[in-house]
Amino acid sequence: METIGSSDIFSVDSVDRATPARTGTLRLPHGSLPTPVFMPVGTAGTVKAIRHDELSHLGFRLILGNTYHLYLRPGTEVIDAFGGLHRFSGWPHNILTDSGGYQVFSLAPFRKIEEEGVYFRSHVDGSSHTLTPEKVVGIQRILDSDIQMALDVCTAPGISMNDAKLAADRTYRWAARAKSVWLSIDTAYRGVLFGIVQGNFYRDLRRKSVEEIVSLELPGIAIGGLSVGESYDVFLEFLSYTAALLPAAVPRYLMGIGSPRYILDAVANGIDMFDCVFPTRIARNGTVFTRSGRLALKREEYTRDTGPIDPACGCAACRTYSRAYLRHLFKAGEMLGPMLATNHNLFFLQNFMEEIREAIRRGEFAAFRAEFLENYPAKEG
RNA sequence: GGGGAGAUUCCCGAGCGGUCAAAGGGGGCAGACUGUAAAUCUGUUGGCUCAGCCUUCGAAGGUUCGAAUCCUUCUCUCCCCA
Repeated sequence: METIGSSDIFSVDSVDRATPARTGTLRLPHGSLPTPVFMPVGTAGTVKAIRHDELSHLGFRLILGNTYHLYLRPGTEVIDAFGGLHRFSGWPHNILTDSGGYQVFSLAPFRKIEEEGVYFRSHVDGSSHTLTPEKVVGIQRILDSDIQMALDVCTAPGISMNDAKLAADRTYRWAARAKSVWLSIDTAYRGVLFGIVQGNFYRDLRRKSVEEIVSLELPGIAIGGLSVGESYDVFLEFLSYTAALLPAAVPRYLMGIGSPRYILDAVANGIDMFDCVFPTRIARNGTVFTRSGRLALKREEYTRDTGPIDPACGCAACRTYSRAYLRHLFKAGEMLGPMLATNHNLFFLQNFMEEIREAIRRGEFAAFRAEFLENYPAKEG
């Protein structure tokens, strides 16, 4: 059973009866918002295929940006000239910026990791750069991030325990360095720093990483290095194991998940925040969420389908457009297709999150989850 | 009327005697995608009783052990001159 707790930026408002699931409030420089929350990813300062005002209209109050990508393009000088990413991009609500740790991982062929930091070649123009934990905090301060992530070392499943330990240990040292720079930032800046737990798929390392990151007493803690290619069972095992070790008072952020089943698992393990490119990416590629599973709009069977994606959905796409028309847009390569599908998937998730919060407040999250999964295909995340 | 170029698997387009059911695009179909190098990527795309066989490269004949590839005639396109 969970306990109610609070920190400067976060308070737990209610806890589920049968699971560690909880609702809370995140109080950030650009406004408060309820948790559990799904955060759409806007790597380059834009959630692809949707306008900021639409995102806001859908109810999103916290989106992601990416330090690595924005540092390379347009460059921190440009964003600094605007006084931060909010003004540069026209997004008035909160922004969480990922540190670039994931890019160090996903753009592996272009980099070298050492104790000082990461040396890498730009994937844009091949130029050489260095990212250190300190520098990344400085960049995120210029971006005016409401939540900063410490630079970490993300690892893939299958590496040795020794390699995993080196990565987790370094992640801790880097977080400590990030913290000391963050603490020295000018007082005009009110953004907070989150640390990231690593440890790959070794329980002892996960436990040690949690202990170390927790000892830094940062405003929030993220679980990193999950959903990086491991099986669902392994994901679930390490999610449960790691989440149970986290303190109750701080917001818990599971990085990189965003499909219905994974979200339910995260929430059931007491996670408060998560982000993912999945909903927006599959939307651009023609796949949308429904209560009964994913629907691939490009499929031949929808050629003459006069119905909406989901008759029960109230999103802009479902209110006006047929599956046949959406299919046509995708087959014709029209940009309205990705736009409408993105709108639908984000509407779906926002609605899903509200239902989840409501179920937790009633103390009936477990039943809600079971009911939802009853109609959801077993093979789908 | 004279001269020239060409007709290839759904489309465009390689091939120019065997290793060709035929490169590469496109289109079609299917799949993948989970802290975004992604409006991307992968597979597949003649038929079958499928490690083999059958049909296929404008049509019909012919040369050859063997032809989409060479020869003859025909049909049709396109370009130039009149």
